[in-house]
Amino acid sequence: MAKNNYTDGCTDVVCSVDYAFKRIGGKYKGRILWNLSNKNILRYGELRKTLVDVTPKMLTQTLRELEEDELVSRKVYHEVPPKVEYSLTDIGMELIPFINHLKEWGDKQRLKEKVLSSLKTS
Amino acid sequence: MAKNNYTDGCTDVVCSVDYAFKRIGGKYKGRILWNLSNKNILRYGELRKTLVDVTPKMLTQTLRELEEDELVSRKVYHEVPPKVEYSLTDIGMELIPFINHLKEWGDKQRLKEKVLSSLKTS
DNA sequence: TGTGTAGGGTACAAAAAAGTGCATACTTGT
DNA sequence: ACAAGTATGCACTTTTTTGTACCCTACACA
Repeated sequence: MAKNNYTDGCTDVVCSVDYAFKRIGGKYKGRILWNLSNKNILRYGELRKTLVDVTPKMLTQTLRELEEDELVSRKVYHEVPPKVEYSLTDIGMELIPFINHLKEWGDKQRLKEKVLSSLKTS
Repeated sequence: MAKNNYTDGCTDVVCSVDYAFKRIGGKYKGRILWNLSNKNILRYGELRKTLVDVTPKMLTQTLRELEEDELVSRKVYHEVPPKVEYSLTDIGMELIPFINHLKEWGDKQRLKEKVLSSLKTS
C-alpha cells in the first residue's frame, strides 16, 4: 500500500489544470483570446489599440506564444504596408466558453465590490 | 464620432477578464481550487503533499491571497499540534465548473500531444 | 529626397514571482 | 532532557516576466 494517498492526477510535473493555466496564463493572453472571440479577426494594430496597456514587444511575444500553442493563427498579407491578421484556431475557440464564464464571474464580483464601496462612502 | 471604436469593455485599468485572471492566476491557485473542489476540505499538510512541487512559503502565501479574495476559507483549530482546514467559499465554488472545463480541455490537448509524439518515435 | 506607415526585432533594465534556509511555538511521546 | 510533528514567519537570492528605448523594412506619395 502507498504511504500516502494524496495523489491528485498531478503526479507528473504538471497536471492538466496546471498545463491549461500555463497555456492561457500571462498578462494579456486572456484578453487577446476574448477579443478575438468577439471580433473573429483582428489586425496587429487593432489588437494594440484594444489592449490599451500593451507594448508592441509584449503583444508580439504573446501572439507568438499563442501561435506556437496553436490557440491563435496568423495570416500575413505580403503587401506594403504590411498586414497581418490574427484569429482563433479551433483549439482556441474551445476555450471561449471558459473565458466567457470567467468574465461573467468577474463582472459579478466587480459589481459587488462596487456596491460595497459605495455603501461605505455614503 | 469617436476616432476609434476598438473599445473592448477593458477601458478601465482592468476589464473583468483581466480581473478574473488576476484572482485565479499564479502558479498554484488553479490546482489548489481544483483539489479543494474534489476533497471539500484539506489540511495544510495535505495540500502540501498533493501539490508535490509547492514550497511551504508559497503555499501559505497563495492560501492567504485566496483567503483575502474570498475564494477559500480557513478554519483554525486551537490544538497542539496545530490544525488548519481549508475549503472553498461559495464564491470559490462558482469557479469550479470553469476549472473543470479547463481541465478537460487540458486533458484532451495533452492526449493529442502524446499521440503525436508516439507517432514520431515509431 | 524625405516622410509616413504597419508590423515587427533587439539589448538592456526593472519589476514581479518564486525559491532557499533558518527559526518559532506548544505539547506529546521516549 | 530531547526529538518529533504542524503550520507558519522572515530575510535574502534567483528566476521569470514585463517594460523601455531605439532600430529596421519596403513601398507610396509629395
